[in-house]
Amino acid sequence: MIPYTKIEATPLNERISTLLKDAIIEGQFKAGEEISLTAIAERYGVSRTPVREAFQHLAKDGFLTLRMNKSAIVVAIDEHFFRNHYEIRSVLEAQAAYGAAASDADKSELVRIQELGEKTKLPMTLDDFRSYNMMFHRCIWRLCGNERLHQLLSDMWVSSYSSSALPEIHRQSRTLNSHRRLVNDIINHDCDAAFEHMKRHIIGSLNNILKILDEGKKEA
Amino acid sequence: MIPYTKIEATPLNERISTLLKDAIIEGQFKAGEEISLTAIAERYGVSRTPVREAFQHLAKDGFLTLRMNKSAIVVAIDEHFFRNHYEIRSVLEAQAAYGAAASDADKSELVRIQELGEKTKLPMTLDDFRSYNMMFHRCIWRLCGNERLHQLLSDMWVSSYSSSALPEIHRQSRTLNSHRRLVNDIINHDCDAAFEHMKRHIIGSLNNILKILDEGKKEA
DNA sequence: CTTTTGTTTTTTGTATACAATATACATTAA
DNA sequence: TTAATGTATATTGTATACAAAAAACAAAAG
Repeated sequence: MIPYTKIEATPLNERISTLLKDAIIEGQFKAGEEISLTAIAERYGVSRTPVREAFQHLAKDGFLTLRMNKSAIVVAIDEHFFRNHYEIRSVLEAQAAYGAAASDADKSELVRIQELGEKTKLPMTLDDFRSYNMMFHRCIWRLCGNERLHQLLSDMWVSSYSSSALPEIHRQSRTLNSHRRLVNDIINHDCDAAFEHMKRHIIGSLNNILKILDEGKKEA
Repeated sequence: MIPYTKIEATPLNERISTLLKDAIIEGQFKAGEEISLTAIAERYGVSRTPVREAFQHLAKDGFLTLRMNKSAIVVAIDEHFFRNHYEIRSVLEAQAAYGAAASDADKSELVRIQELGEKTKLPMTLDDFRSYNMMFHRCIWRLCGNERLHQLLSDMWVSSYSSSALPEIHRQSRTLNSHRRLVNDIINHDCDAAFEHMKRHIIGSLNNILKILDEGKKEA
């Protein structure tokens, strides 16, 4: 049998979702700006149907507000947004870490990912760091044994912002330390420690983002 | 000016969502059963478009699994489902309670709702209990100040199962006690207590459901 | 009989058409 | 002028039409 790689055509609604979500996070829309189905459909050269579906996904993920018979409103990606977003993410990630620590599944991949991060010379490139960070968290989501929790955290992940805010070297090493401690908690089945450490870790990310947001404000 | 009540036509996708969600929770579909867009559309006498939207909502809420170019699969509403569902709900509700306790908003409505529950003679009718219970939790969601958290918890609420499992009088009084304690925590700004108490409260609900599921299994 | 290949049927993904609601503008009355 | 009403226009909600993929089935080759 000849090996093959599955050619998967991602459905249009997903592709539009991703594009729009990134655009919103990157601030390509003004806060509170109204966007219409038809406008977006024309912009991306597709029909309104998949765009409408994408709108509903984005609304469920908290990036748009839908109004009956009216155009959608783009949520403001500001301090308030990040506070709410990370408040939720902190407890969900914490619970995932708890579940991973409680699980008897094979945890060698988590160790492997961490080793990969440890042996990379600092400062990593932005792409490398993003990739490592994402792999680390995703591995914990898998290990937690709660597929729904995995799905929720996946939907909450905002690739563009989450780590573009981590340029400095000591921040990267702080993350590595934090992750190292989590690996220990999870391997030693210390659920409560994993929960607390992960919660603090995520709140740390929030504080970092808030700091950067604040600096951005002072410049302007 | 003559007072009026807004006539709001709920969009079809929402109505279909609710109907299907209830049907799934009530076990009207077999676990793992395949359901097709066209079948459901015909069954409810609507076109495929709103049904398709409803499917995507239900998939995001964890009640269906969608496969590209194939029919959807109904998730099994079993012990595994409830464990995962309540694991998530417990931390989210706990965080909401935390936020409500931290908030400086007016909390008189929560007190009012609790008084309403306290003064009703036990055992309440199922409808009364459901209504009180829902009002109580919803009020905390509002008070927590995190609209996104509010939305997530709303989507997770499964009206049919959550309280149909509460027929006995001492269970109702246990819930009332639990709620009374939460009201105190929240009014006294005791965030950590509110978090822990709410977490335990929700896990209590889970255990109750698991017990009932177990009894049902023995009968069969 | 089993496996493979080709054809038909069904079902989904996307585009378009139509109906209902909301917005913008113009017209009229005060 | 200002407020109110009517009409035109645009946008959304829903239904239908068409294209592509999957499933079911039949026929042919081994």
